[in-house]
Amino acid sequence: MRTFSQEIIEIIREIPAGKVCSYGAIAARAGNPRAARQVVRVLRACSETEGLPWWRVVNARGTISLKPGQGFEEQRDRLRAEGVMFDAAGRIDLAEHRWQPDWMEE
DNA sequence: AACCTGACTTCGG
DNA sequence: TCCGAAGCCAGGT
Repeated sequence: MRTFSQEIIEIIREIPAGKVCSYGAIAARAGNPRAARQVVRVLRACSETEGLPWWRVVNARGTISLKPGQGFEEQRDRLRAEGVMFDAAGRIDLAEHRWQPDWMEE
């Protein structure tokens, strides 16, 4: 069977350039809306080896969770390179860049 | 089978 | 809107 983590990996692979998705939304699509932290584990464990577009994953507020000097700059630059804009507070306009906003409709 | 880990999320003040 | 505390979870040890 496919593990929850494997589902997460596949979902992240589907995020198109210029779009972003939150940890929670990915977890929700993988089957458990409360397993956002598991998405973090997956990224830490295999964003490199699996060649995932890890920079397209941000937190629910539309900001980068990585800390300066710890990957923040790289993620910001990679997103900018795909046309994602940040406001003065460092927030991404989710209304425009969130991937498949219809997922979470209830 | 507990215990630990986190790049999270939600809620209350 | 911002901040801290408290939830929450799957996989590795």
